[in-house]
Amino acid sequence: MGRGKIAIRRIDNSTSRQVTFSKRRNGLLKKARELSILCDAEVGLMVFSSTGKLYDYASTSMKSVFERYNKLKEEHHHLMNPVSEEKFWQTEAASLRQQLQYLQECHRQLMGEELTGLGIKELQNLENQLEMSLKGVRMKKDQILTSEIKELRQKGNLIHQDNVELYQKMDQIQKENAELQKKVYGSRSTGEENVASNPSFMVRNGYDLHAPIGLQLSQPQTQYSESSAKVMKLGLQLH
Amino acid sequence: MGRGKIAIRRIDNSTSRQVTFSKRRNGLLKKARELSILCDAEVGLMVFSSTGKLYDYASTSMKSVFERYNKLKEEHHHLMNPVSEEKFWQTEAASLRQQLQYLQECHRQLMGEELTGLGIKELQNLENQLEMSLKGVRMKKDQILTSEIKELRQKGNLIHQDNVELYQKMDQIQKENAELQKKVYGSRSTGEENVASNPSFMVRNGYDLHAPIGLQLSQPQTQYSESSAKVMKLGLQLH
DNA sequence: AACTATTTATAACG
DNA sequence: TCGTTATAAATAGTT
Repeated sequence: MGRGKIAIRRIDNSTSRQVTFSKRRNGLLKKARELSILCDAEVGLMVFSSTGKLYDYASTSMKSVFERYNKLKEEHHHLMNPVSEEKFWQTEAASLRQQLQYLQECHRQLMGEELTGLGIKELQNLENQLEMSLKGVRMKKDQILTSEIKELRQKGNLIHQDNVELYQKMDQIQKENAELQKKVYGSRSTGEENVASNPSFMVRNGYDLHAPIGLQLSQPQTQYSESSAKVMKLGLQLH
Repeated sequence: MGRGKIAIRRIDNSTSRQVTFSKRRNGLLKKARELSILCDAEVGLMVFSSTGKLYDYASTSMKSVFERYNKLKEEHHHLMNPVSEEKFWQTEAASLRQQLQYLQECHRQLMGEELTGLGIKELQNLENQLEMSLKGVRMKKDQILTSEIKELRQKGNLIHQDNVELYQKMDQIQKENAELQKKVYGSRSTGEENVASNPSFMVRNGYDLHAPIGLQLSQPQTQYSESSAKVMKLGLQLH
């Protein structure tokens, strides 16, 4: 129930998983509350985020809900008895260890290790999976690199354009200076005008203005207002 | 979200309260399930109807959720209890869970999922690893296929040799038959000898004896074990 | 239990 | 996390 429909399976993107968790958690808590009020039911809800944070709701108190639950399930001794507690954690650890072992084996196979014992079919599946993975990784890499290049090219173009404008302005100022100097020619000579009519500067100016700069490749695609803002700032500093 | 809006307060009419309870309970359970799947959260939900009936959902197990809840709340008595054993197992489980989580992330990346958030360098490393793995897997596969082919070729050759010998024997027997037939020529004629001296059989025999059989090819292009198996079966039927 | 007119929840985006 | 909006989903009232 949003802009698009989603399948109910783990959300890959961790950011949107987090966002969705936050929203749906709130929705769930709200609905639990509403149910208990509307239909005077006793409700207990516990949610642990993948980072281990707890969010809970209990219409009465969690303890009360627990006790009622345990009484109904006839196993509340289980939860209080230290011996059973220890056993619980032991089996928990065993189960986790088993999962870990399985995953480790998968992992080794995906790393190209420990392939003995696999049949042709399994090896073929593994190969297909690795090819898929490789494809995905390369696509992602390409995507990042391409967008980076695009951004750089845009920035370069903007900066070059700035430079062209600056050189034009300087050209004009130089011309003005030359005329002013002509007007006061021979009357007197101050250091200030000398700076403006510096010959080496003239040469650099003329050169840069007409030669192409490596950065202004292909099509200019103005898209990022952020980067243009940065370039503008640079331009202002130059002024 | 219905024909009309309702205030969140106890529904007076007992029938519609019951109906609403039924509908909203299902909705709540569904959403709890979805949250746990979408965001891999651990969720526990208990609902008691006003008549005392229990409806519950736990993504893992209610016991596990309980334990986790209690531990986080640090409520329960087991802090002062001399149950260091239990604590040991708890930390063991926590550690294992952490390892599992880390491995799962690695695994997902190796499967080409969950690549968002990785930098270029990390992606490059992943790509290299996947290429290495692929190489290893392919080598292993080639090795298996090659040895299989070798074995098949040997078997094929043996069978062919057998065939050659059989044909030679048959040739000899035919000659003997021919001579015997010559000796009794014109005396009488039974159906049994006719079968052995069948001219078309003679031709087939002579042909097969000297022409090469498909199996003993020079280049090892035999890749389809299935078809080779069929040929082998055919060869055996000839015996 | 089905059917819908509506309200809610929420996915995608900023 | 918060805000917005288009759309999917839930459900209140009704049959």
